[in-house]
Amino acid sequence: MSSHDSVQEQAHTSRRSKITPERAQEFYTAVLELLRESGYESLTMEGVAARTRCGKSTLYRQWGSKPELVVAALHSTRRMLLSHIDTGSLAGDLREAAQAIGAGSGRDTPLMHALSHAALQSPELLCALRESLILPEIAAIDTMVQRAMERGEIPMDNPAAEFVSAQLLGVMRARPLLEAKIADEAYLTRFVESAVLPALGLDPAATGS
Amino acid sequence: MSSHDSVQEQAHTSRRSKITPERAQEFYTAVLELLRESGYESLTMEGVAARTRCGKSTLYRQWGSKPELVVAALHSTRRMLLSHIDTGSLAGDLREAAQAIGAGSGRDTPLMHALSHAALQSPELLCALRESLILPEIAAIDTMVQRAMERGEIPMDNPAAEFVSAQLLGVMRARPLLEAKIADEAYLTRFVESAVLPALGLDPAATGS
DNA sequence: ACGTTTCGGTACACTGGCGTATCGGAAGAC
DNA sequence: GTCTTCCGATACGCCAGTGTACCGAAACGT
Repeated sequence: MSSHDSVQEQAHTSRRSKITPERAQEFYTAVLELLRESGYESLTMEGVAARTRCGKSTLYRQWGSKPELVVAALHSTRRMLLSHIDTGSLAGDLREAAQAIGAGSGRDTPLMHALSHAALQSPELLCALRESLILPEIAAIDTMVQRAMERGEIPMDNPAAEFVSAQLLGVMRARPLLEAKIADEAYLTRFVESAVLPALGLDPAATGS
Repeated sequence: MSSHDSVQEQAHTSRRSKITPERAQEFYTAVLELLRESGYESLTMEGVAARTRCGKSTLYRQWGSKPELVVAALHSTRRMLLSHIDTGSLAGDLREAAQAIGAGSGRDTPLMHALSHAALQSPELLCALRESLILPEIAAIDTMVQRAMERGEIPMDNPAAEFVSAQLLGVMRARPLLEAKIADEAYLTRFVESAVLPALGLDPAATGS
């Protein structure tokens, strides 16, 4: 809390911190990289300090502890991969969503894997993970579905509508365990065509482009 | 390997180990309990020793190290929750599968959460996790689908068939992050009815009992 | 130009887990 | 009944990471 202030209000008259926002972002990206590489438990303050060429004292001055640093790093990376998508049809939207998720999956899937267990044991971390990586994308997908309902593409009470976002998030997390491979663009697209759209009652061949 | 022998062949003439199979199972269940509670990284040999009322030396004598102990514990719990299911229709099979998974989810979901990241960094662990918890259930589901194809319930080239197991495993892993709740029986049943069966082209209301 | 502030780097105490060594005592072998 | 073997327990050295303290140097404010 007080540790954040010094990072953010640094253009003030008092000039309390020399860590520019760009420098702070370097720290955050280093933290996220290390998380992806080794996971939350293996992330060390010394590792962050080494990668960013700074002293541990700087990290502890600014963020206080490792959990706070990770939370701050997460808050710095709100994903908005899907919010701009609006092709006019739900099938088109979901196809583009599959592409966008697949394109960014090299970044986000390892992060979620690294943090999912730690997040279930720390409420702050869970909150940060959901707010930064999960909810924005989920909300975007739900918006697509909502639009489709308003257009009459699918009925308002379509029971499968509720599960669209859960399915996409789910296969992202399931595939590495099933086939030891990241869920990439091709796999997600095939999944959307083969399972998600049929479940909604949309014929993949007949809708969209 | 040699450490396993002493546990297993203890009714021989030489009587090399006093650790009976029942006692070994106590160790394994303790390991799995601790994994569910705190995760792989937080699992300590000292914690296992304390919970099983034994000395660390016993653990190191029998299993050598923490990864080997965990792998052995996993191999001791092959799940066969779904292999016996055969109701005659795919819809009925999947409904029973949802119930069975939901009933056991308090046990298996935390375990998968605890191990999924560690497994992606250790091939032995990944192998053990897949062989003990994942592949048996996946294979059972695929068998159900295969039977349905042979019965003519669904076409042989139904594109959604490939994804049934991924869908079920996926929502199990997605729901805790979405709603901070374990995927229980009710949720899984609703998911099967609302998404899995429709994706396969089966009308939930018309099939099964 | 000078004083202040904060950074980067190192050194340090402290904690906790790993893996080893050792030992008394109990249980089975003969 | 003795002897062997293995268990349970404890103590120990080792290493890694945390968080603190301290210092010189560089950057900024005035």
